[in-house]
Amino acid sequence: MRYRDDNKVEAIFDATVQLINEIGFSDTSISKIAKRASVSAATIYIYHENKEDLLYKTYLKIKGKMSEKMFQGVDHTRTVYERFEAIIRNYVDFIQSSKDYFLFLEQIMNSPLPQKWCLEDTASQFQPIFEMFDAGIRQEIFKKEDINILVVYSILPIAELLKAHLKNGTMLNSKQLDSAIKMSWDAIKA
Amino acid sequence: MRYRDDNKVEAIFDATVQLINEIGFSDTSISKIAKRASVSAATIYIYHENKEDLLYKTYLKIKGKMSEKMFQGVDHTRTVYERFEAIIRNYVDFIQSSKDYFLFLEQIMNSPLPQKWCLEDTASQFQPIFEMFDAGIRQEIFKKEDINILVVYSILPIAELLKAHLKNGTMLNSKQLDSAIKMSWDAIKA
Amino acid sequence: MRYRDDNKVEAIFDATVQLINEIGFSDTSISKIAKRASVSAATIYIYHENKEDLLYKTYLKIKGKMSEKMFQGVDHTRTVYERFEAIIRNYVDFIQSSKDYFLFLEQIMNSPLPQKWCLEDTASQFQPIFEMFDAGIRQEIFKKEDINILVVYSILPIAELLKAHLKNGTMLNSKQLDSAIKMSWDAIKA
Amino acid sequence: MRYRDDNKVEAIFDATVQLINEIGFSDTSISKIAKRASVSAATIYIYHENKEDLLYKTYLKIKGKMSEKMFQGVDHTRTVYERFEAIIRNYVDFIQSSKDYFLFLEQIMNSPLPQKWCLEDTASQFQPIFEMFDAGIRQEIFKKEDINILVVYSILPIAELLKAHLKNGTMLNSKQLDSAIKMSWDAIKA
DNA sequence: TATGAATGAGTCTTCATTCAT
DNA sequence: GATGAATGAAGACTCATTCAT
Repeated sequence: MRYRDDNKVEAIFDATVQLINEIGFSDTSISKIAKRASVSAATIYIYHENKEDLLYKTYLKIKGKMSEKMFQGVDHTRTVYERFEAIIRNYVDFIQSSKDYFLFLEQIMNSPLPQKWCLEDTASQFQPIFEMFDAGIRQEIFKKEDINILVVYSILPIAELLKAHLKNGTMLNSKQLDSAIKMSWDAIKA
Repeated sequence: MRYRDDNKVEAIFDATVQLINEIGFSDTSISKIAKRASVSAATIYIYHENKEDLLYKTYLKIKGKMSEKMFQGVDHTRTVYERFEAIIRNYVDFIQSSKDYFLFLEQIMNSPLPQKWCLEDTASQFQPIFEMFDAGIRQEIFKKEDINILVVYSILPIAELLKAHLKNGTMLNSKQLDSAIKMSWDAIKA
Repeated sequence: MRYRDDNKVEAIFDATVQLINEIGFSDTSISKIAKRASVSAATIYIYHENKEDLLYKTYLKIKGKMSEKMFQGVDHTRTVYERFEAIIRNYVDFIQSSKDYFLFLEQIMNSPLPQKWCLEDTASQFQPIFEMFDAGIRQEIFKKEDINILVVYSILPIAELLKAHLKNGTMLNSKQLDSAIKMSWDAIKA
Repeated sequence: MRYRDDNKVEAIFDATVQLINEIGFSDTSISKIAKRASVSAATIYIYHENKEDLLYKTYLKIKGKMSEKMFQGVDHTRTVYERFEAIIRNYVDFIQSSKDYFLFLEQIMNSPLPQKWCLEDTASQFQPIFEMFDAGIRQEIFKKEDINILVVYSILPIAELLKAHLKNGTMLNSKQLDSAIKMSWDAIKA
């Protein structure tokens, strides 16, 4: 028997992400993905049950890649501020070095798909964020607000900022980034 | 010759927004829209050049409705804070009372369509926001940052917060809203 | 609006019957039917929900044509024998003049489709047969057996006989037919 | 080199017959057969040239099983009536105990496949039937008709009767069978 | 204006079959 | 012998769009 060709699997993954970002959901067809990945359309069905399954698995894979990057070097021995800064810088790195992954996620998250997939708490994958904010609240560094609120006022603005930059084709320089981190910190500090 | 039947136009508009929100971009077809709107698919082509034109016009119409609501009672005679609060409360009203419109916009804005449509200029529609922030900066009420940054740290978090609520089926109560407005203000105040 | 083109409907019907008889169930595809009928495959879906619906409607139409032919001139004023003979001769006429219809029915009836369609009592369409046999039993002309048994020993052999002839490309001559009718009668007479 | 695995061959055979009966010709694919037989689709191609060859061999195998059963204990030393009755009872046994085989054959025989396969000659397999009828005619027990006619009025009705029973899920009890045998005999006796 | 009819091109998916191991 | 991987061709069906009325 032939062996599973991981190159093909990867090529399908890449093609999916690229096309969704280039031409959008509704114009991305299995046959276009297959062509871009240089495989037969039928081959896609060896690795994915159907189109939606392909999207879902692609989504999960990217989410995994993202959380992996996001928490590099983030651990309990660090102070709250160190963790806060590291997470944001990692996140920024991820977004800028993996633009396609980031935009793919944004597109998915703003479509009706998550509800269909009953996505609530892949939150568990983002545990370190919660722990960091939790520690910050307990140490009275952050405002005594729901963690979601802290996220929405500190991390999310960064993502939105970068999204705008990505769409303009510009990058955040280090001064702008320092300034944004400061704004994020100030927005939620007690 | 008969006249433009605004009922039909409106029914098509409604059906489009609903379907895009319910089943997403790629599954929303002209014939499904027609069925939902109780018109013939051919009728849609009387009012719209093609599918993309339908989407684009729908987008513009919603954007118009939104800016109209957002700036109700917001004028230069008011203080910066009054305008700030009014805009946010109007925005929250819009999102909560026109959930479908809001989610439609989010979906569009996170797809590759805006780039295809070369959207930036509609910014003009949101002039009052810029004016308010501009006044705030000049009066040294707000931080001396790019206006986009101020938006991203004050208005956008509100939208994200509500998005999370919409997906849970919950509403923001007035206490939560007051608290969020305060956070937004603090995040950008000088 | 364009008017319904009954020629197309008929062409689809004909093509379906022909192809099923020529190349069989599993090789008859919608696109082959469309090609044979000189319409677009999509057109078939205007008149039929799906492939199975096409087969079902075709089946019903043929069954209707058959019962119509079968009972021409068969009524209660006739004697049992007259009705018996007329029905058989009509049936033979139908089979020989509408070979394709007959073979189509045979193919359907011997597939798992009827069970899927819950075909029990299109029997109502064949009421005159039951009435004739019923009268024959009451007048003690026929054996006192279940009507299905009478059918199976008198009418069905005729069909099988003709099927064999059809497959050989021969026809039943009038002498053979007379003889067969006699055999049928003898097989069930009291 | 390994040897032919009769388990697999048999499993493929069984799966083929079952599926054709359950879902019909056109829905029975090689991969479904493989799944049902718990083998790889590729394995089927070790034992069968292609799909049609699989069907043909399956057909032949069943036909063999049937004729084997049908003529158990039927030999020239028996009287015509004994042979007649034995053949019918054997046939009934076969149909009732091997429902799937019987229905498979019916489905094949009513499709265009036999013509494609140029089937007539397998008649040789059913020699004992011809001999029995031939002896019956010579001994002036049966009507002086073509043997096909005798078959069609005596054996075929039994098959049709059982087919109806199979489809209702009922069985022929021994009284009904006795009665049917008598009808068959009467239908063709001189 | 309004729409059912019509269709070529496209959709997703499965097919029968072959290949490499 | 056995099978997972691979695929081109084909399957059923839907699409966006146009046409005739």
